[in-house]
Amino acid sequence: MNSEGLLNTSLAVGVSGCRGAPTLAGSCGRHMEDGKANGKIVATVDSHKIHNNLPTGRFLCTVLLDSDGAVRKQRNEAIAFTGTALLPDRREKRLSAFNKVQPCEMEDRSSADSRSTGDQSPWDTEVKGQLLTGRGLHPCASSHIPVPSHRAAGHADREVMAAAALTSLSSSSAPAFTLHPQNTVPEATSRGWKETLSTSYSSSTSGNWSWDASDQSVPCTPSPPLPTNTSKGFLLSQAEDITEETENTHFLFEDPIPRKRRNSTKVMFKCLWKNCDTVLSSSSGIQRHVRTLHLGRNGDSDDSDGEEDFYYSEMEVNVDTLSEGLSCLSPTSPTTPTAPPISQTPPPFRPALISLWADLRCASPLSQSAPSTLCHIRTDHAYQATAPVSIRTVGSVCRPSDAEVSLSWQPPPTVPPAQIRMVNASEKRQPIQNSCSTKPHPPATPTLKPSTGNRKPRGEGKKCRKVYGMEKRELWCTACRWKKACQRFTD
DNA sequence: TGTGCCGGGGT
DNA sequence: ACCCCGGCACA
Repeated sequence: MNSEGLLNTSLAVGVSGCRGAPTLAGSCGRHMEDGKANGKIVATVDSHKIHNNLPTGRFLCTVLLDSDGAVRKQRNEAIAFTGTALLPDRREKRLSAFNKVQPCEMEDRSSADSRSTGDQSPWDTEVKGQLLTGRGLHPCASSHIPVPSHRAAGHADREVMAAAALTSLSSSSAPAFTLHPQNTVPEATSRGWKETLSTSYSSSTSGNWSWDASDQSVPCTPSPPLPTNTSKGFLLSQAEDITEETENTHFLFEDPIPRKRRNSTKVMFKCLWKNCDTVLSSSSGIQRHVRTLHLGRNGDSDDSDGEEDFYYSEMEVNVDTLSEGLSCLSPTSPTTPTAPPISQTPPPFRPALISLWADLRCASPLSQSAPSTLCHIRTDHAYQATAPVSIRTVGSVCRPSDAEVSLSWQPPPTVPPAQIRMVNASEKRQPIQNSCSTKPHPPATPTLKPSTGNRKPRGEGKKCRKVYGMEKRELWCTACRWKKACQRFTD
């Protein structure tokens, strides 16, 4: 089944809407018809309820088809909120066409308007004729939607996302997309969104794509959940992609905390070809890279059909943020109990292309587990009772509050568990002292006073002597009887 | 001052 | 290794 057929037969498309708005399902047909009238088909896909009615994050995707039904291979980012933006050409044309979007012909216009209470409906105001980028801009978040110029050219990822959603819909009963409030992005939303995306994409085995679907290098980049504040965090979210990719972190974009916006950003282009991490600073360079190295074409040929656009991703690198993130990953960081700020403050939304890409390749089971768990490890050997060690397991979701609260001490990743068991008394106390994140100094040095400097603080809990008393000394633990550190009532 | 426990010695 | 204790630090 080709793409057009896919669209015609199974697509249920809605437009991401606002709070309380009724479903816009079924508008796809209108879009498609309208699109066909213009020689193209536009399908706006709302991820919501693609699978299992999960309260997934919201993203908008567009699938642009030529009049002959072929999926356009140019990157596409902008979609008209009204569903009539047909901008199949490259950036300049699309940008110029942004202002030419026709007013909405949404059949649900009236119902969308009716859900507006008090506030002026974005449908009535600027949304009409306004474009939303697939990045996830939402009419509820702001009626004024800035379209970053460098992103206006967009990516193939949204097309792929839309296609993935369409494929998913083709193989399952397409649910009616309903509109949900999106002023907040709950944790479950993002996780569900991620899972939905992973599922929808991985489940697509029909190979309906105009490109080689068997190639895993096909980028699949849904837009992450829609943030409340889209202007904030946009740059950071992209800048953090690199860092997060470096440390192989998982999806971390459900934090709706507004981020401070920085200006020192640089647009980079990352090759998405499998096992290729090439990052270049120019789009032409990355296109040439993809053409020559991965597509086996002449790098200088001008007759490119734009296929290489599928294989690289544009990312905005914030130099400051990146340097901060890398500093947290420096070799000296293992003694720092707090997780790197990159992990603690997941971006409100992010391109997700790289993360999803990594997720598809790795399919980490942890990504499907609970947000985070703690393992309290206690040493069980006599005399060597230590403070419990909290080890955070890396989950798919990491909220900053979790890291700050629960992470008392995290051993360096290179330290095997056996080494966690301290050998002698003086050493076993050091982790406790170093557990304070405010102590940046290196590990204990020989300059400590030999007798008193490293003495373990007295435990607060009851010991065998207090519990059983001197008269029941036989009930004491061996260590207490020997006047050693109590091993029964450790602190 | 009582308690926890380190360091050391004895067996 | 097991047992014991002097002595120090801490509450």
